[in-house]
Amino acid sequence: MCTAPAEELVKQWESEQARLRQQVVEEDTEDWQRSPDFSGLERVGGVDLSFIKGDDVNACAQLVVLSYPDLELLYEDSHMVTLTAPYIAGFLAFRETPFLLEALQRLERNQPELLPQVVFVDGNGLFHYREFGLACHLGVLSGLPSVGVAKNLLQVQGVDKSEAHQSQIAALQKGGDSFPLTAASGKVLGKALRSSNKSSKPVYVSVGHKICLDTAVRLTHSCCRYRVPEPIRQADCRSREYLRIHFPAVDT
DNA sequence: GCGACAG
DNA sequence: ATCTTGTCGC
Repeated sequence: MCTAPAEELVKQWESEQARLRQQVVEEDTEDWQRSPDFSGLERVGGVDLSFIKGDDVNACAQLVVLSYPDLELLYEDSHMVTLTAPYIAGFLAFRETPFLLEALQRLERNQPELLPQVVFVDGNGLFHYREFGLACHLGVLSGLPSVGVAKNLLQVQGVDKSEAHQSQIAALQKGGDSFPLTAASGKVLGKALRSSNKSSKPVYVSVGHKICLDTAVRLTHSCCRYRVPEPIRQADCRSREYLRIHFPAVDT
């Protein structure tokens, strides 16, 4: 008769995900997405949150906007935030989205001409327990096209780190090679992508919003100087640097 | 008890 | 997410 506190919250979050899931657009909606070289694409965004060691409440929310195709910094925003929601696997968006959305809204208010035409998100999109990960959540709430890029495989909907999966990874010969992540239902939820020639460990790309999977994979590859696509990598580096400068480690 | 668990 | 520098290898 006693329901665990978190249990009620999870039920509420699940229904919120189901509601917003219906608003995801899994197809290309922009002209530049149809172009072979993405002509018309000039600005790509990246978001991330970095935490102070031993503190899971205070974080630096980061937004960067890079030029495309040169991937040079056009805009950067580092902002300290206080998180309220706990991290529960499958519900990352409820912890992080509000602050990432706020960063996009600050940009829209102050320099709308610099708004990115697509946002890369550190985490999954449709490749998710209920096909509504962080990248979908931020995409739907912002209305911007978004792509989810996870550094680790989420074992979900029948996708797992099997021998077959490992051999598919081994078969990725060069940057740009990929293979589908297929759910038990038969639906392709994402793709494992070898993002550069140098890194044999793939990244996991999935649709966030207003882009199709093949376009998302092709775009991700075209934004990779290293394993992690540059917009996310820059957001990660710069938010960590911000914490280093403003919250230096103390010698005890 | 053991493994999984985006960030 | 974070704990952690240098080091072995291509």
